[in-house]
Amino acid sequence: MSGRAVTISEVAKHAGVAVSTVSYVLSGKRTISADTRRRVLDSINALGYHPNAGARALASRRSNVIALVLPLRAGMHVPVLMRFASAVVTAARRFDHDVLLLTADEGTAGIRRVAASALVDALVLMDVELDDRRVPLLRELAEPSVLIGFPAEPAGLTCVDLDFAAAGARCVEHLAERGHDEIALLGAPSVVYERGTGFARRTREGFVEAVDAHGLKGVALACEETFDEVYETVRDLLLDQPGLSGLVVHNEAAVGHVLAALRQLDRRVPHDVAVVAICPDDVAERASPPLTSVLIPAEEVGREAVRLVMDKLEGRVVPDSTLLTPQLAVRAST
Amino acid sequence: MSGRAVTISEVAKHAGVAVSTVSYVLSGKRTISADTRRRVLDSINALGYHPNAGARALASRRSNVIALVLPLRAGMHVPVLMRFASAVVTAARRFDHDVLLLTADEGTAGIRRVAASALVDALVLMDVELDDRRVPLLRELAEPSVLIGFPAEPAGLTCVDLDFAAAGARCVEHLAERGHDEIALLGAPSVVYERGTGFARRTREGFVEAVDAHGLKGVALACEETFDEVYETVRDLLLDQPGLSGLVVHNEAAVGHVLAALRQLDRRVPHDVAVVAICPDDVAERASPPLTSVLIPAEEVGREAVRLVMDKLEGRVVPDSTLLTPQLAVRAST
DNA sequence: GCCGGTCGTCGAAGCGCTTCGACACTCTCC
DNA sequence: GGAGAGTGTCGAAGCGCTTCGACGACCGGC
Repeated sequence: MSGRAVTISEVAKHAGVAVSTVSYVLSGKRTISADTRRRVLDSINALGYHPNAGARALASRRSNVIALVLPLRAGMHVPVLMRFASAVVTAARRFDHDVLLLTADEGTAGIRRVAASALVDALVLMDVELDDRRVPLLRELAEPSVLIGFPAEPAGLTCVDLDFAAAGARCVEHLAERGHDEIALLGAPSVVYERGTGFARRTREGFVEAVDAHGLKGVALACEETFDEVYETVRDLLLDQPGLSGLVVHNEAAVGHVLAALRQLDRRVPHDVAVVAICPDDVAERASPPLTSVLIPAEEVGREAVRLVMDKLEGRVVPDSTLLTPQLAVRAST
Repeated sequence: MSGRAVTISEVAKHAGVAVSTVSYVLSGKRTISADTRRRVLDSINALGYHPNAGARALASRRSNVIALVLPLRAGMHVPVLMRFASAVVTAARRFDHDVLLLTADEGTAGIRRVAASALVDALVLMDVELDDRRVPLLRELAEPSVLIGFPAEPAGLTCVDLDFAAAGARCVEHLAERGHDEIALLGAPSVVYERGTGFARRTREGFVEAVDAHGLKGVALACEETFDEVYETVRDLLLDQPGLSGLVVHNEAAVGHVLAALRQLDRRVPHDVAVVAICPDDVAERASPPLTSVLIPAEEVGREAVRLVMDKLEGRVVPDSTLLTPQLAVRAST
């Protein structure tokens, strides 16, 4: 590991073959006899050879690195982000790629830079807004990209996300099945709606449509994330609608506060008020009582995004839009 | 952006100079006349030139990328991690470096791979354990590295972290100044202590020593992260020690539950029980009441880690150990 | 027994950049 | 006015890899 690194020509010499033969053993792009392959592989192990990434990128015009562009803004719940990121890294490794981390701080300049310098072969962007400044840039880039989330105008892009409208609707159905006919949605902080983040709006739309379809009484509210604000929201909601018996919470940071507020207001879950959350499984399981929830399949979304971007790199045609079907896990809160 | 990228020789031709001159304009490693520099810079802008990262890495033996190795394990509070990560990216960009994200999934193999392939110039590792498998590897690597956190045997490594022992002590002092003489520490989940994660233990040591030094009565407990477990812990604590009037909480995920539990147990904060937290500022501010806290200076730690690793890359000598002094912010909870 | 067709391997030409030595100038100073 | 010391620029040699065309060796088919 110390000193100068082993190069392909040292491996070639050690194995008694040409440099190109070693390269072909590694890439598999030409047939190599079993015997030669063995010798080369043995030499590689013996010398501890690792191909130089820069040289490889230069010669092959492929860096085997993809960019992951993360937002880091108010109102985003960070643990979910992290799980996406982790899933993307793991999935990328499975395709023999590494992940370069970009934050939105640098704005579009960062994306342009890593693409133009051939530092990355492709991009995965998270937390896309309805009107996202980065979208026009992606359209003009030669490098393929995949968005996690949907902008307002997704034509010509490749987007993947949980089907939040279906998730909102699924929660309503579940509450309807349980006989609740007066329900409410506590959603993201109002700033998130104002910014036009797609998933928050789509959940709300799914909720509202399903409420109508089932002939329920339902209201959708924004929900801030401090205990005091949550408490007030819940208290006012119960005052306004004494008959309310079902709650859909789509706000990870607030879900604990909602339960605490209900406790303080002497409402038992699920006896007085049933609660369904849209949140990662671990949050739902850790709550007390454990929450019936539509899980946010971070791993699956991340994996799918990487799969799509790899397909595009290989020149395969991929669908513009990939919506993952929500799964409801029933627990003690309904 | 589409089609073949602009190369340095096209820039050179456009500006009417040699390729090497363009390179020297960009790197500043030789003096270039103001006039030539201008012409070259103009050509670069006119053509939209971005140096090819692979070629640059190959020729200069520097990739201008650092690896950020993140753990993704139970008991780590993820938002803090994310803030570290974000700080590292931002700081790295300031040194004209990018950040490659590695998760601990791949274990030491990933570290070895990116180092040996010259994909990265240096490494920053987060959440180091007392007995960390990655540490021996780092010692034999030619690439410089910086750890965020301290292993049991930090000799010969470069480590940076908040001075958690001082943080624990600072909380005790603050409570002592306020006249509390019977206090407790609610720390990390027990699994974290068992794993031997340094920061949790060091906080506890600082707490215990300061308690002794001030002649207080104090107990240090592990603290799980579900509401029910927290509630039981707090309830039992108050039963055992009716005179207890001060609490130090070093567990971000549990801090909200602790406050909720105290509310349910009819203890007013700070009137009956004063609470000091060790957590990021935003968590402390969002709590109700807002918490007096020692903030976890994620940004500062990340920035410092990058500064150290850049110093090492430049061949400068850096201190083995960098401990950041804790800052206490007094808020409504004490 | 000769021809065409794989199969397995080699050598060499880049990929786009950095860096080293060389060289032509222009100053400065005695 | 010439030696010595900078300046500013150039050309060329790599950096370590991939990939293309070439070319023996070997195969089966007529």
